[in-house]
Amino acid sequence: MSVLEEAAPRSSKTKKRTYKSAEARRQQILECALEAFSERGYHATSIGDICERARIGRATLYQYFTDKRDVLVALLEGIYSKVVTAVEHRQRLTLDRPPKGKPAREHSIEFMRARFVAFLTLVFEDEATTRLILRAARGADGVVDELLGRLDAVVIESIEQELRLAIQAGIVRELDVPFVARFFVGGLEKVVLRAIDEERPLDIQQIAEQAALLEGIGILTAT
Amino acid sequence: MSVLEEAAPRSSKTKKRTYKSAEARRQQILECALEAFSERGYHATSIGDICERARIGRATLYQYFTDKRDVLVALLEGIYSKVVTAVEHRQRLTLDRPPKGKPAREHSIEFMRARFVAFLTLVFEDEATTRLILRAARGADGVVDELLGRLDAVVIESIEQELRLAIQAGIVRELDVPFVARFFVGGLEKVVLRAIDEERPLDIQQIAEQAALLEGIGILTAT
Amino acid sequence: MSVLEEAAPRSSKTKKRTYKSAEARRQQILECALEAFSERGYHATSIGDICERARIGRATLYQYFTDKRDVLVALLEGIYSKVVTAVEHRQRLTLDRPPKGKPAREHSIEFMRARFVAFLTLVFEDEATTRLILRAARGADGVVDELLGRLDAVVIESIEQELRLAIQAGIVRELDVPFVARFFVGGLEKVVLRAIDEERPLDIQQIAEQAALLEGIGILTAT
Amino acid sequence: MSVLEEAAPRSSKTKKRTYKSAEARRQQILECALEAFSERGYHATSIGDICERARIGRATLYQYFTDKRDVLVALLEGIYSKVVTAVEHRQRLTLDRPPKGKPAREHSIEFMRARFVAFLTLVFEDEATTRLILRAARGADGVVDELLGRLDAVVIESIEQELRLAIQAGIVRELDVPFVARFFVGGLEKVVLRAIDEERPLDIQQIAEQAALLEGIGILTAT
DNA sequence: CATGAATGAGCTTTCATTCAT
DNA sequence: CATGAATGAAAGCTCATTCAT
Repeated sequence: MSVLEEAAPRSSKTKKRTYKSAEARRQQILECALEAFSERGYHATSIGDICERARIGRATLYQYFTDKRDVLVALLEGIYSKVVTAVEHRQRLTLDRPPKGKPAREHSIEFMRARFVAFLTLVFEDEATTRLILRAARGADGVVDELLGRLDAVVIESIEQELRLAIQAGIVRELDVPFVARFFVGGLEKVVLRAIDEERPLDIQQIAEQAALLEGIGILTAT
Repeated sequence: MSVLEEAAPRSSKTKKRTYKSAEARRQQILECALEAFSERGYHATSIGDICERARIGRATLYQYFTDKRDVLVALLEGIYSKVVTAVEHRQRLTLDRPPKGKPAREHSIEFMRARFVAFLTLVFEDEATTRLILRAARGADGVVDELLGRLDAVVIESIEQELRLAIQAGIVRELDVPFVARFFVGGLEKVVLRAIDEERPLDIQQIAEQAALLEGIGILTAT
Repeated sequence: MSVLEEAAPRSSKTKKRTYKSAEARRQQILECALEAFSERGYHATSIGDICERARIGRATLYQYFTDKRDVLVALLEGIYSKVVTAVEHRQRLTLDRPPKGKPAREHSIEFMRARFVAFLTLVFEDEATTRLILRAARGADGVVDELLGRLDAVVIESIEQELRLAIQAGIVRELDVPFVARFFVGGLEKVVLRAIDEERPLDIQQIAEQAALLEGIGILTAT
Repeated sequence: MSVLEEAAPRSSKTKKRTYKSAEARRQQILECALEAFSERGYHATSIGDICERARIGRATLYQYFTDKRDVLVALLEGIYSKVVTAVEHRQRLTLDRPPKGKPAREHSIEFMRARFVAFLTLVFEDEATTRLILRAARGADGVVDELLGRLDAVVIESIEQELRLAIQAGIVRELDVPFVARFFVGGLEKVVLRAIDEERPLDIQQIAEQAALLEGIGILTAT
């Protein structure tokens, strides 16, 4: 906030209206709301907080959104559709033959790692969004929870699909696909949350690598 | 609530005081608060909601708690200390030799299963508590989040310890212990949440069994 | 209040918003608060009382003042600065030579009278303000008491100054200036309070005259 | 408070009931109330404050007083009747002839001084009582204000009487007795208040001396 | 005589939201 | 397009006071 204030030093009572096209304004509000929600949580964020960041009057927000919740819903819908699009357009799952000399197992794990990277990149693209999904929006509202549920579902289903293909390909053993997919997502979320909570940058590569190994071969020593 | 009201149909405005010892009342309030929070979430629950359930005046609650937050904190502290106690007193980790005829691997997985059961039983004993920890209390407040963080830490550390022992015992391979422990917890939570959200009873046995297999040997087909 | 309501008879629940500029509204609230405080005392006055008088919603008041106390403080600060200004700009103390034929003593008393009139006019301009300062605001709050103390100090210091000048001019004898100034203010306040308490109009002229005589020559018979 | 707590170090949960005769208990409560009211003011003092000081449960107070206000009223009635008694029994006003060699004027002033001492001693006996009368009880309540008014009246009337006698005796000139009496009281109160507010001990002798001189001969230089 | 426990009544305060410009 | 001003509705909270023991 101090940064913002420095950026726009207002002489005592400067109230400069700014004008933007409807679409631009809407977008700007969403950005500010994302920031605010992710920093302080949905409940702790007031309409005023958002409007201050956007440098608009509180009433202005209501020309674009019916509701405080509506802002959050719009935000989540944006994320949702981005994820859906990404899932639909993602690379076909293709597992090439392992190059000679490299054991199949290692090759598979390398493949898993790549998939995990894809997943993490998709869902946890930027920190604010991650925070919003994993923390800020929780418990906001029934409708919101439902949306989060749908987002979860899309992501999990996408993993399920990959798992099924991999089973068909004989790379992955027979298993309870929904269970495993969900477990993966939960595990990754928890690991990601640690970084978030400790305000460390996400090291997607490292996480993916460790997760691939863990989920690829398990924790038991080879007999 | 409707049930309770039917159970005690009172003509219009009967207000009979009930008396309890301080400790009993405090406990009762905590129980009602747990119910309320877990059903509707922390924010959506008002002091009035809790007091209605407890059939007490709102002021009464304030004789036992300074704050709405204080109620939640008390609740979580109760859970926390219960978990800490349980962790400290839990069975020593002892892995007997596998009985003849049974492969070592299977024996280990069976062992893991038992550990998962212990974990799930401990943390997700009753549904209301689970809901509270995983959903209702999230984003309530800085202090609360910190408490939840500590709870998380205790649980994860306990798993880390078991992992380390198992590695020493040669049962589990060398791995990034904190990562794996956290991943486990996240995965289990997510799976548990599904049951919670769909309002199904938790089948701890089944979850533990699947998790043990998954995390024991991974998903890849044996080469 | 009844007058106002009769003046604007509205069928049951007419709630028309009225709009004012921020400054005007603020001022209006202060006026209503002054009325209310002075009539019923600070503690007995609720935010609701003030808002009813101002015909505004309770929340509106909070857009202009952070607090009930803040309203009182604003009121007192207004009075304070008015008094300070008045004290600074007041007539130079000039005592002309006594006209021939008129004894010096009488002339001095006449002068004192004029000063008392000035003082009383300044501080007890309107009844509501007087009530506020002398009764309503007492014991409201530490901050408020401090403000009242400052107000007192300004007034007393102003009298002290005049006394010192008069001593230099040889009109007033050597005396304990702070004591006398304070005694004057106390005496006048007490006398003014009687009028206030009995809800009689203040007769400033008469009070000033009597005070001038009393404090000019004392009560003892001339030897 | 810290002093009290040290005086009665209670081992964790010692709740020792103390028993007293009704009269003793009543008296004790009044003492504690006086302390509390005078320190923090009537409104800022809660029933709990008083009971804590008296080391009794809150409900106990209600066996002796119907009301919070009732406590204050009892307190003031005590003071009132003490003052009335004192006024009635006070020394007859006797002004001896001035000893030879001492001018009459000086003798009169010395007499006035003595009267002021009597007055100050009577009314401002102990600090707590003074505080209560001059500060703490103000604005508490209509009934209370009335009582304070009566107290005021008694005191002022007593002074009026003395003034009248002195006028008859030819010591004091003809003047508006009620005005002067009230002015005296006001002046003295204000001067006493300074000491109170600055938490300095009252120097009754000095105040009386200065007041006697001031009100005896006035401020003007002798012609 | 004493009090722990319970509470009604009422107040301040906060926000999301609306209205009129 | 933008917003200052206004507000309802509801929450949290406090305190003097009362009941049952």
